[in-house]
Amino acid sequence: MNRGRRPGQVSSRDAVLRAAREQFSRKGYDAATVRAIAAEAGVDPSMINHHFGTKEQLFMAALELPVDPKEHVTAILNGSRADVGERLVTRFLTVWDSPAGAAGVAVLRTAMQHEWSAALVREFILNRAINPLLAGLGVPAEEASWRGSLVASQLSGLILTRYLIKLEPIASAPHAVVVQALGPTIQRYLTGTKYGERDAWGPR
Amino acid sequence: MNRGRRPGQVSSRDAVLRAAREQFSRKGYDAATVRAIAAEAGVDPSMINHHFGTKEQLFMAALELPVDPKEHVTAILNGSRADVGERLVTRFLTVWDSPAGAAGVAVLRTAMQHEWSAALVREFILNRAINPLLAGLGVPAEEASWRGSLVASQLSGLILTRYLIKLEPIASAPHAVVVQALGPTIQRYLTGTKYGERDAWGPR
DNA sequence: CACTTAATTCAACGCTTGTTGAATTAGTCG
DNA sequence: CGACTAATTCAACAAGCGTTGAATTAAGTG
Repeated sequence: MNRGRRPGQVSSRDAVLRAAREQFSRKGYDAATVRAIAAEAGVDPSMINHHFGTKEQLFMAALELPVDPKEHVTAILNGSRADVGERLVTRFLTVWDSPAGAAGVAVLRTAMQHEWSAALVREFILNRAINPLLAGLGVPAEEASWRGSLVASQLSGLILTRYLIKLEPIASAPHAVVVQALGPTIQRYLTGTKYGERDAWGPR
Repeated sequence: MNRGRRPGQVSSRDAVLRAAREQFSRKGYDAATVRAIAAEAGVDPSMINHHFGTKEQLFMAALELPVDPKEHVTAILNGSRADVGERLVTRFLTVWDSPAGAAGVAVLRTAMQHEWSAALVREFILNRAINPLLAGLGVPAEEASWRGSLVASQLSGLILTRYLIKLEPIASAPHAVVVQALGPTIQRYLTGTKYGERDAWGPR
């Protein structure tokens, strides 16, 4: 029941995936050429088509990483409500500094150029990450989408300045420092009610 | 002292620039092809080289817009110190919704793919916009860069979600609503001192 | 009216891209 | 040992890219 050649398992497939993640996250979908990925993997370009079909399928395969927001959401919810913001930022930084974060950077870079990737980002941010979190916090549905947008705006800006543009000193700041600065912001976006004399929340 | 052909002045040059701004800001530097720009301008591709030299020079020429942060900075500084955040966000939105904003979107999209554009963004954000503002506010030099990073992270995230990813509802929210939500955040990043028990500012 | 000079057109170059298909190599199984 | 099958290599394709240079057109100048 096991036919075909198998030297040390499929050796080059993984090398290609590794190189693809590296190139895609560093250059984005278009700038990362099939030939460059193959070269970095020490492999003929046609192997990529043989193993993955097309470049776009390789892209999808390279992003197939076990990033399950669910467990993170429950972990963030577990604790005092006043510190949700800080816990969110802390976990956020940990994930984006991991290999899974590289995949995220790749998608984000590509989202700048292709609608289909931007849609991927929107779907993930809202339906998979932020909305479940807001639901777990018991935020009313009519506030959730607006609060979610605000959280997304601050966190995506963090990604942009820290990992894409590499704007110092936020690009190299230790996690704790970033958490102290952004934690209260996220906290306010998530659970803050009114401030000053004006009603900032609710649909308009 | 005025030689050469002049039908209605240089007619196509402006058309090319207009098309270039449109294409660059919508697709970014690489995806916007010289041929597509020429087509949209109703012009032969070689005209672009004739008028501007290379594609990169066209890019630079297309971004040559009178965006002088100086006047904005002084306008923002003019008023009560407690409302600097709101005034900054208000002006920020106005600029990015103008033609000048389209140029900014183009540079930002390109910054995702090319280091030279990322450097352009860094230089502009810090040295031309945020640092002068912080200096005008009398923020100590050792705090300025960190505060500037934070402001940049929130505002660039606004750009990303509103204009690039088009994440609703922040993508379509009226200026006033965004100002109410982000104003206090920017205010805290700019002038906030300590919060809770911890010192969030200062070099670390 | 020549003459000059810039704007414009057209065809083509050299290069890189993703993808393909035939030929070759090399393990596994009956 | 053959037979089989998958992995790999190699050369080439069509398409798109930015750019070039010669030819053509047209407007202002003396």
